[in-house]
Amino acid sequence: MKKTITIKDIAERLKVSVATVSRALRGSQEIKPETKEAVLKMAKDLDYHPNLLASSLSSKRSKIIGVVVPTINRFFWSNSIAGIENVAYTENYKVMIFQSSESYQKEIEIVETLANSRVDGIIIAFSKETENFDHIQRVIERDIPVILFERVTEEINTWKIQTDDFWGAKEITGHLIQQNRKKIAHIGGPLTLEVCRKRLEGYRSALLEHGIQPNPAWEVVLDDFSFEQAGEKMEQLWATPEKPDAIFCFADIIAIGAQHAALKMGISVPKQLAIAGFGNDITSRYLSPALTTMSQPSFEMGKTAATMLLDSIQQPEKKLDYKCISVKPTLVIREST
Amino acid sequence: MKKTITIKDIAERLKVSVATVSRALRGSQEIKPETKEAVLKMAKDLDYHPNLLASSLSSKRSKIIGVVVPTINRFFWSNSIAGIENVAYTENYKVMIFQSSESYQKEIEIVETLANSRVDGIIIAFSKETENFDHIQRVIERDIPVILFERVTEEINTWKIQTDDFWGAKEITGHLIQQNRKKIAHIGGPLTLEVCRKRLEGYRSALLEHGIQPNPAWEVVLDDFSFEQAGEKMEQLWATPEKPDAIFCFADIIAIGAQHAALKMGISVPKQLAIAGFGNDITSRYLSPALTTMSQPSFEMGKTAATMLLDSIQQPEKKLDYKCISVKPTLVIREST
DNA sequence: GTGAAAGCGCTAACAA
DNA sequence: TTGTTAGCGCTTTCAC
Repeated sequence: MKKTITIKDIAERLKVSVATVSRALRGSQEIKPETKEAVLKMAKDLDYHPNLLASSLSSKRSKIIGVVVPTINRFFWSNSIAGIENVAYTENYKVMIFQSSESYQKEIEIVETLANSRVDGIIIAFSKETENFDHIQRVIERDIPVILFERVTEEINTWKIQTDDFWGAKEITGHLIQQNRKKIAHIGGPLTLEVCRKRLEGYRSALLEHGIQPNPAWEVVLDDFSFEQAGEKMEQLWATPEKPDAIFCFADIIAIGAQHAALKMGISVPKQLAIAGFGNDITSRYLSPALTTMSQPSFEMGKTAATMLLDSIQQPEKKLDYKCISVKPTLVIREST
Repeated sequence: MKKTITIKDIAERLKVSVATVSRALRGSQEIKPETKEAVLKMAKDLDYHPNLLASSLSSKRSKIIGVVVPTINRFFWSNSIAGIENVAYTENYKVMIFQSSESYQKEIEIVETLANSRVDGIIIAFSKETENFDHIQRVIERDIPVILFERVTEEINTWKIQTDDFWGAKEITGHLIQQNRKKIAHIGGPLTLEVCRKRLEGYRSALLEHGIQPNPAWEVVLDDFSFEQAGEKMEQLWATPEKPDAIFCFADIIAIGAQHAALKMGISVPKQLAIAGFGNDITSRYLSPALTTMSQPSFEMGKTAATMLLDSIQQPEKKLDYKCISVKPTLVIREST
């Protein structure tokens, strides 16, 4: 085991103090250029590597932000993260990514770990199971800024950014109605999530506004974001006495599964059945028929979230003007409707 | 700003030493049950949270493993990470995920940060730009175990796990030949990557073995893993004097782009042109026609990588019997061939 | 500009 | 079983 080189080693060889070395390494102003150069050179010669733990421990800043998402396995989330990283890196922050796998328990653990690792801030999208938000409140009380991302809650008072789900759902349902569909079904997500409730409400609102009475048999809800379950629900809907002529799905992944099942059952899309999704996943336009959906600016949303977080880290006093940003998605009409 | 509670605070109120508190908190054997309980209770009452930085700094163990992938945005990578987390969590390790975004420079930075943050080990898949591996060698010399994952190199002597790309490419090309295709093209990835070279070689080997002479005009290479570029290459291939009757694509994402372009050009798949991918992305089976591909057990590979890493962390002396695991993918025949 | 010294919060010998 | 003590490697006053 090679001895690890520390600033002390550099200091000794250069016959200066560790304080000077520390300053030089961090590019402090109050240091003579020659000293600085000498330190930098010696650091290189000795193959010095700073210990970030020690540094964060004593400075109380880690230059790391933590991101918690339900899964990195879906386009919306991974692309949001890309947006977050994009701004974080320009400000020299590193991004630590964690996934809760839709588990409340794991989410709590992650948040705790993040806080205990003294990250400078957290951006979080709740798991589908999360109904209690004490773990977040505790973090905020520890003076770690938290941004709620997409899957938010009204119970916590902090910065938030989310899609205008009600509006978006209403918009795309309206589009279906304009296509002369009257029997519109909805496959939704778990109603623990505000997002899911909003989309359901938006869907209903569009129907009512056009004088269509929502049919409870056509409102089904998944507890799992999988292709398979979407397929099952599709079959279930098609088995209702009066078959629907359109389906608005909570998310593209659901729509893809539903459409696949529909085609398998010999249903013609969009002729017999129009299908719409939400999220504009990268693959949606490569389906046949290509999927009509609401496009969410996930990359931009990530950027905004990161900007908000860095602002709040850098100016803690701004704390009181919490902002809640709502982003309107845009309708992308393709072949499935 | 609330004062942060430390083990010292607990020690003072309980009139015991910090060492005792530290032991109790970590569930050490050599502690009287009553003391332990008292400490735990006091910790709870005071709302104590351990400072992981301080703990890692002094123990020289972080219980964190770092994972570096080119992108989390593709199924193979995100699913591998799921596998890694699966075993890491059972052993109480946390997983820090980083993406290099296919940038060599960013990869270097991440690896350096990881090492400087004293993670216990690293699992890495190289960026497409990475041709020099000094940054990895340096980490290994710092006694941090490194597992090379999927995108590996022969230049570094350490644990490795990867798909048997040569075999897989040969297998699926063989399948195309069996389907009576004689004019088989290949859309490959950047040849900086060993993975890409192996798949190209496997493709050629299959041809030669069946007495088919590879046609250089039908071997094209992308520098970018995008649907768009795949589409362009498809058009390019179709413009060759003698059009191919099959294409083996380096990855599903490429195949999806190529197939989309082909269908747009009015080419009938698989009648005029068979298309095969590699990786069995989650969406591949929802395409029409559904994609023939080689399935890689990404989740299992992630698990294996994590197991190897934890082994090497827990028994450093085992260092010398580096293992290189090669995993055979399996052919999944669908409608596109 | 630079140095001395006191931590940051925790762990781990070594004693007792 | 518990306490004492010396760090882990770095930052940051406060002097000079």
